[in-house]
Order: sequence, then structure tokens, then C-alpha cells
Amino acid sequence: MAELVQVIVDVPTMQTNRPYTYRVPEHLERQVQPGMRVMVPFGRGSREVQGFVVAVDQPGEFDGDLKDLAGVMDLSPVLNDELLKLAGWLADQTYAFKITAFYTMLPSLLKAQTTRLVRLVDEVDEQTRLALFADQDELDLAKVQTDPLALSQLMRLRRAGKVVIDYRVHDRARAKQITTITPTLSFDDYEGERLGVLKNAHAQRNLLDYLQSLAGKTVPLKQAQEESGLSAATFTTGAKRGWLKKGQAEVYRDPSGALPTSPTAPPTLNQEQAQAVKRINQATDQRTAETFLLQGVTGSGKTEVYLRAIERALANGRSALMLVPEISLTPQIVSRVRGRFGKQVAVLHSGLSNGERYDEWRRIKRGEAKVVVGARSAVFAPLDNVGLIIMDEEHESSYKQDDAPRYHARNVAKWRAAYHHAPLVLGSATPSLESRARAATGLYHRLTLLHRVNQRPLPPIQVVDMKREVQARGETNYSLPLLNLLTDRLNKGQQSILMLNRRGFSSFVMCRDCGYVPKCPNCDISLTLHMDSRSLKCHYCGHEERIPNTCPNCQGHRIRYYGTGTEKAVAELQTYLPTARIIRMDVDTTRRKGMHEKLLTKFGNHEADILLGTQMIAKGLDFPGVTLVGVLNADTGLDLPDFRSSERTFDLLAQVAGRAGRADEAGQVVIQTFNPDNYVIQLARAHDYERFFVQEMNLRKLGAYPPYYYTVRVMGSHPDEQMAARVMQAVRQELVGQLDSQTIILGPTPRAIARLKNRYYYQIVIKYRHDPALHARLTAIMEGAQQQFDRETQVMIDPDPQYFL
DNA sequence: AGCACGCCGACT
DNA sequence: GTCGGCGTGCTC
Repeated sequence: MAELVQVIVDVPTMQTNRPYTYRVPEHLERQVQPGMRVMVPFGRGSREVQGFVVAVDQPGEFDGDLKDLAGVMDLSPVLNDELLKLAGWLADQTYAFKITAFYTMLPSLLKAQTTRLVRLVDEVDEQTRLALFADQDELDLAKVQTDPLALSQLMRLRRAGKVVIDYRVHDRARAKQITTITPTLSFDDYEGERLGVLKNAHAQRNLLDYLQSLAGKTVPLKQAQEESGLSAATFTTGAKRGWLKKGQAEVYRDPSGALPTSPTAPPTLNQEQAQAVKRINQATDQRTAETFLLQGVTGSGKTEVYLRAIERALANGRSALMLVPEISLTPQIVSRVRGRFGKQVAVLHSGLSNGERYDEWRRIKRGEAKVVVGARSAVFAPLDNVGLIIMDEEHESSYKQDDAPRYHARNVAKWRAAYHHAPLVLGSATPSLESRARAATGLYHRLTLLHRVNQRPLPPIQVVDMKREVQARGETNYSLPLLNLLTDRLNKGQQSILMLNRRGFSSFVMCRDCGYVPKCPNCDISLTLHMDSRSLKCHYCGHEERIPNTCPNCQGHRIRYYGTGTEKAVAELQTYLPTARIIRMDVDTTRRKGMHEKLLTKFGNHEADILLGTQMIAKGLDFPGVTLVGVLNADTGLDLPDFRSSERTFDLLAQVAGRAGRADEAGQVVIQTFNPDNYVIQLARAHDYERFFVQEMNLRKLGAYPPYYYTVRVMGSHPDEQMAARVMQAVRQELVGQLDSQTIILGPTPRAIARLKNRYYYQIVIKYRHDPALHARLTAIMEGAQQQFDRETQVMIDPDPQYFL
């Protein structure tokens, strides 16, 4: 009996989201293993697609005629047993296609490209042939895809059987190759050769000298040229004479380039740090998949705890994974890890080219790198024998991927930690409520760092009431207290950072007199501004009302669409402080690659006095010269129509406050707000995360929000708005009555951005505590959506969404 | 996704 | 009568 394999093909639809059985042709027998990429014929015609082998020699249920594998693309599996299992779990948990899960775990170069080539197989009249094919007998279909006339002509020819379309799958993954040279003769033989060379052939004599100096060693051609000062042509001549052999060698592209690895002496730990390290290392040694919540104020030395824990994992002969949010994956942190662990470190971040990413991935896979530092997708790094997983700034929302597969790196990290019996360390100064709550119930082990390493207290925070400022001085972004402090710092030659919170720009309205923001009467969530209909909508329950002309609270007339741009803010500031050198940092000024670093370096070199920017300046920066931090508009994030807006604002304020006075000089923080009495502002001012946690938990309990309830968002889209609404109505019908009595189904409601790319979006939000039936029902909805509705219908499911916009 | 099969309107 | 429109079903 022929050998059989089960293959998941690269055709991302629900109908093909299952393994297909193929026969292994004789010449490939016993070579195909699970986790390898293969090429398989799929469908009628000569279509060929890439697929992943998920099982070998297990007969499937299919009893029709089987096709043969067309070929294997890998010599060894690209996905090991662990990652194959993980992919299955991931696809199931996130309602994603298995093929999407596979590709998510691999560097993008391993996604094959298919080209469609049109080939002439029969006589075609000369004119048509010349018009379409010019003088070629093959034509890349992608090149005429945009030409409807040529396309229809080709289709006609195809129906007439005069042309066929060939599918070619090709792998884009290429190891970088360099040319090398190897001496072929012995020292004495080279002396002999010297006799046969003309006296004035200096280059060849020098080449002989150089080859002798190599003593048989293989070196890259480029290096040989540099060392000998000879041209490539000389080496070619040498090869012709049999003096040397040219070869090819695989090398890694080096993304670290000239990045300095600064081996620094590890600082001594304070008592809290030592205690935390001890507990984590115990778990590492005993191989317990325990989850730790390392809660430490800014500057308390969490990173040093991570490094010590990694050290232990390595000492035990195991590997370590360290996740950081993309935004804080700065050269600073990378060089710190490199400084400690040197070449064993691989770094994965969005700044790498596809080739560099592929090379780092191969270094990890071959076991050459034992420590991986990277952003979200690095959680899939092909490390073996993981001894420790660290997730820094675990509350960051960027750990959740917002397209398919909609996974949260924290959940994946937990899965892998359990698989490897390794501890998981979640670190943060302001943990997510979910994690902090789990630590409270004992599900996670909480470790605290209450003291800053430099013994300095956290900077004092002054809250300025902008209502009064605006009443007294008219519209402005800058209060007098802030301006006075800025002037003071300018005079002392010290630096300041100003943050303009742009989150939710113009997406809600607020009264400039009393700070009132319209809220939904049913949901107690701020209403979203819809300019197209000039209305305010709640997209939890669908409530809609007109934009008020006067404030319902104070009857004032100054209702504004809230939001202000950095450009305007800089211009205004310059009128107050004409001599100040100001750097503006926002998406506009940092769009070009490298600009982010360039502006920061400039500021770090004290080439400017004030850095004014959006959220992006809040994270990971460490400028000793900064003694003043101002938040121009703390409210903007506060009143977003999102139950997490308070949590995010608190995190952000805590984060920026940590930017002030990190070195010798004491720092100061000013928060400007229209809601000075708001509990978020007040507790941020007091640096009191724990009280914020308690208070916010109460509100979440009252509103039936996470972490008391889990949430799932089901989105449906369609080019026709009526249809989109109808689809989601039908989805609701399939859920109603099937779920737990405590489960709440909200909607369907149109999304805040109702139309995107000419599709209309409606969504349902499900809140539940414990609902064993829900997962299966949602999977069934995904699977049935295609048959039940027309082809234009798209249904997406987002478990634990971070945003509901 | 992409292709074939199949059932209805405007043309040689 | 046929060419070709796109609705529906299937791909090992």
C-alpha cells in the first residue's frame, strides 16, 4: 500500500479548513514528515498550491481517488511537533483557518508565491498571438491581470483549449550565499607555480603569496580581496590555473550590524529583586509552569530580574523567550540583553527585512540562539526546551493581534509555558486588570518591587484644572503653572517632555465649560461622534442621539469635538517661549524609517529643550536631562467609548510620569485636565495603582465587563448594509436560547466605522462568565456562514477584543 | 481562491 | 438555435 499524508492546503476558506489526503510518490517515500511544506495539485486543471503536512501514514476518511504529492519544499520540517499542536489550538481558539495559523508562526518568506503562467498549446492566429504573447510562448497572468481586454481574450482562448494555465509554486526563502575561495595546493606546490609566472605579472605573484598565507583555509572572496588588495578578476584567473577553488557558503544576514554589545557588570540586586529572582528560579529549577506577576514601579529594576532569570534557565541548559511590546523594543533594551548573553541572543522585530527575519529564525531553529527577544509574533519562535518565558509590559494592548488569527501573545505564552513546564513571568508597573485579578485569587504568584533602584521617590504630580485656565485666559493648550515650569527649566538649561494624548482624536464631544461628555443612557459609555450622520452613537447597544447644541449639564454653548493636533500645540508653545528649541514627534514626523531614532537621539544630545509628542514618547525612553513632564490633555483617552479607557489612561499617565527625573535631578510632572476630580487622574497623581485596581474592579463588576466577564465580538460585513444587518441578526438568532442564562448578547449594532472599503460592518458583543456551549456554537457559525449567506458575506470572530470600535 | 457545471437572456 | 452572464458546489 502506498504511503499517505494528510495536508492542510493554502486555500484560506472555511470549506478547505481540514486535511486532504495525498499519496506519496515512490521517489519521496519515507522522506515526508509532519511539519514539512509540500506542493500539491488541488482542484481541477493544473493548479498547484503549497500545503503543510500534518500527519503521515494515517489513512483519512476520504475513499475517492487520491492524487500524488507534487513535491516537498523542505528537507526538514519547518514546524516541529510542539508548533504543530500549538497551531491547531490557536486556530481553534481564535476561530481562524489552520493555514493562517501556520503562516503566522513562520517568517513570511516561507509563504510560497504562486505564479500563473499562460502557455500556448495550439495554433492561434498570428495577430492575436503577437498582441498577447509578443514573441514569448509563455505569459505571466499577473502582468495582464489589470487589462480586461487581454484577460477576456485569454479566457476565450482557454475555453477553446488553445492555451493552458500552469501554476508554479516557488519558495522565496533563500539563504544568503556568498562566494568563497579555498587554496588547492600545498605551500611547496605554490612555489613551483611561481616559476611558471611571468616576471612582470605582479598580481599573480601577489595572489600566490596570499594563497600561501591562507594555509589551506577557506575565506570569503570579499575578505580575500580586502586582505590581498587584489581584484576579483585575479582570483578568477587563479581559479582557472587551478590554484584555488571557488565555492558558495551560506551566511546569516546580520541585523545587529555594528550594534555595540556592551558587556556590563551586572548590578547587585536589592532585597526585593533578589527575592523575586529566587522565586522565579525555583520554578525554573523545578520545572513548574507557574505564572508570576512581577509588579514593579517604574525604575524598580524589572529588567535586571529578567536577566537573572534568563541566566538561570541557560545555566540549566534550557532556552528563554523574552517578549516586549514593539514600541519599547529599543536599541537600549536589546543591547542590554546582548551585553549579557552575547551571540546567543536573537532579536525579532518589525524593523527587520524579510531576509534578516528568516535568518534570525533559522539561527533559533538550529539552536544557535538560546535567547529570543522580540515583539508579539516572537512568541512563536522555534525554540526547543524552553525554560522560561518573560512578557514585559504585559498590559500592553499591542500583544493582541487585531487580524486573523486574533491571538493574545499572553495566552500563547501560557500554552507554551505549560508545554515546556516552564515558568511565565508577566511584568508591569500597571498590570492589566485581568492579570492583577488572577494574582489576587492566587492563580498567579504575585511578586512586587516597591522600591526604585536609585532610591528616589516617584516624582510629584501636579494636577491642573483646565476649566479654570480656559475661563481665565481663553482657549489654550497650556496652563500658567505649566508655562512657568517650562520657563524655569529653559532658564536652567534642563529638558522637558510634553505629551499630547491624541487617542480618539475628535471621536467624541465635550463641553469646554464643565467637562461634560455625553454618555449612553443604557451603557454608561461615552458616545461616539459620527460626522456622516451628525449624531452620537453608542456602539454597544445602538443608542443614537443628535449632537447637542447646549450642554445638558451646564447649559453652556461651548460643545466641542475634542482633540487637538501636535502641530498646533507646537505653534502655540512657540509664541509663549520664542527661544525654546522644540522637537515635534508624532506619526507625521516619524513616518519615515529611522526618523523616530533620529529625533530621539537629537533630543538625547540636548539639541532641543522640549520634546512634544503623542503617546509614542511615553514608553521606554530614558533621558537623564529631563526634569519636567507635562500631559497637555489627560482627558482625551479618558472618555473614549471603551470600558478600558480608564485603565489605558491610568497606564499612560503612570508611564509618562516615570519619564521625569530618572537620574540625579528630581523630576516633576504636570497633568492638565478638564476633569481634575476624576478618580483616574487623582489616583495617577497619587501613584496608587492598587487603589485604582480596586476601584476599577468595582466598576467592571457593575458593568459586567472583564475581568468579571469574558467578551467575544462577532463581526459581519457585506457590501450591502441591509444584508450586513440581516446576517448579524441571523447570527443572533442562532445564539439566543442556546447559551447560558447568565450570558449577555449585545447588538447587532453598526460599528463606529460602519463602512470600510465599501463594506458595511455590524457586530454583536457577547459577554459571558462560564458558557461551555459558546465556543462550539461560534465555530459552527463560522463554518456555516458560507453556505447560509451569499458569497459576499464575511463573518469574523474576535475573542477577548481589545477595542470595540 | 479558482474552476466547472448549469440554468436564463440577447445575438449570429 | 448558441454564446456567455454569474449563482452554486467542490477541491484529496
